Amino acid sequence: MSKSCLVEKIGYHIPLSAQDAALLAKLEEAEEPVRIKAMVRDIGVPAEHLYVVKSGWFYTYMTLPNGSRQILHIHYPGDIVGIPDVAFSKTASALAAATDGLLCPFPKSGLYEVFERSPRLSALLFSIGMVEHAVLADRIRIISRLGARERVVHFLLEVVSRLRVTRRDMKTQFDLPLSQSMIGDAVGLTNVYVSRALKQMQAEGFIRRDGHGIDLIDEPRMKQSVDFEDRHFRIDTTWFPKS
Amino acid sequence: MSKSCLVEKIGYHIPLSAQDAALLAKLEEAEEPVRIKAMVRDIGVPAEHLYVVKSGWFYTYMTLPNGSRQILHIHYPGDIVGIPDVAFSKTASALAAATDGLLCPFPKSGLYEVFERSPRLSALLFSIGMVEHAVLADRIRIISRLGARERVVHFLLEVVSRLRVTRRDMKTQFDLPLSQSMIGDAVGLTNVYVSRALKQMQAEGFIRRDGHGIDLIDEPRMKQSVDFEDRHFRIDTTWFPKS
DNA sequence: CATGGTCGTTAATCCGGATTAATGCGGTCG
DNA sequence: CGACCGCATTAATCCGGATTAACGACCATG
Repeated sequence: MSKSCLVEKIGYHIPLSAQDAALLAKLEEAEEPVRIKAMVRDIGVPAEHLYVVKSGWFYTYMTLPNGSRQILHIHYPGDIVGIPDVAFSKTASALAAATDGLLCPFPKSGLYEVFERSPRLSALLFSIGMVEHAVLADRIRIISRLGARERVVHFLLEVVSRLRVTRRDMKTQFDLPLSQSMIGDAVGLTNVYVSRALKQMQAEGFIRRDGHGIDLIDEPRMKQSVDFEDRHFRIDTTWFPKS
Repeated sequence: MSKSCLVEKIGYHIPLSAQDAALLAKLEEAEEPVRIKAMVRDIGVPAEHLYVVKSGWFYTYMTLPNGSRQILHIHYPGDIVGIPDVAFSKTASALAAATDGLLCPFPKSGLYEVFERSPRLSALLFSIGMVEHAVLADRIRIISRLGARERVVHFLLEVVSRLRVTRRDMKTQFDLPLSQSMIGDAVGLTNVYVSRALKQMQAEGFIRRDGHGIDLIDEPRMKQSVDFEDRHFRIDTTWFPKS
């Protein structure tokens, strides 16, 4: 039986007291299997739950009247999904599964206890929310001002840097279980242009591909071409209250 | 002497205890006049301060290697600027003044006390940060999927809904002290197309203009055309800890 | 009063990504 | 095994916004 992936991810940022670990463990009590492509939670419904991703990839998205979809965040094992919803009584985005996986839903009111009992943990949750803010800010920047290839480059770099938070030893190869339409919906392109961009990047020697496997063979050059900044590597915890 | 605009804005969302009000007042101790177009804080420098806007309009932005600028947020009197920076040791955006104004800088470490002493206030700060997240999410959605006119429409609606938080009685007329280039840098357009879009909206009877004054004469239709959602009107405080 | 700077407007041209459509591949289900 | 379906690829056409440039209004400056 594996250790809680939430405790693992949180513990990566700050040392956890036994009490804090207990608070977190409580959030992972329930467990719900979800199948690929299933919508877990719709947009505009009462925001009552948050979710901890125990396994699999998930994503949050919004839709437009014209039917197109905007993917906001990809969520990986250890992630807390729905943090931005705590500010609203109705959800601002829908949640769906990119692969089969396991979710641990917990009521939003569970945060009450965290804020009440652990200022330190609250500060960290707060900061994790702000990392998501920074991720969206970066995305806006590249969507509004960069071309198709750069957008895809940035997206791949983002995924890798995020994966490395929990898999510290990860090199440059990884599996990307997302369709090209999904990538397009994340960076504001059509599937057609994502295909082109990937093909082109491959031809230019930036990446290698094998099915859904990707290998970034020239990560430094990729980073430089989009002015990439890693938002996940280290959170500033120096101002946090003591536990 | 006017009441603190920070206390006013926060007090709009939750009733403040005397202790909470004292905590907030401390944040507005220092005061610094800033002149139009002055850069207050650059990107990539140590993130040591947050700011309370006492008067004037400010904006945060990022720049790209090619020189173009992405405006992330407009900040109005009563706003706390730099909340997303608390997660990082270096600032992720620059801060500049859109008009003359007054800023109250306070050290990031000042948040320590808030988290330590007032779970309720921490929860609200957290939520305000999440509202900013939702604003960026909306922006991504419209930048990546909507045309020029709709982007400008959405931007105007966003500004108005934000202004109404502190000016509850505001109707449809307001002053927009931003150049068209700035609007363009916010929604991913050039000044040329912003000009076109505004002209066109005017011709179609959506808005009226007089210099920098704007009057939304058909706000319902504007809202409907971009599927607008007001993120500022009401924060969900039901789950907050008691003070 | 003359000057230069910023900003908004308008027009001409260009190009990158959308759109549409056709093809092929692999997996799944009957 | 064959039919179907989702997904990646490729090509042809189209269009919206970028780019560049020119002009005028307004404003601050000497």
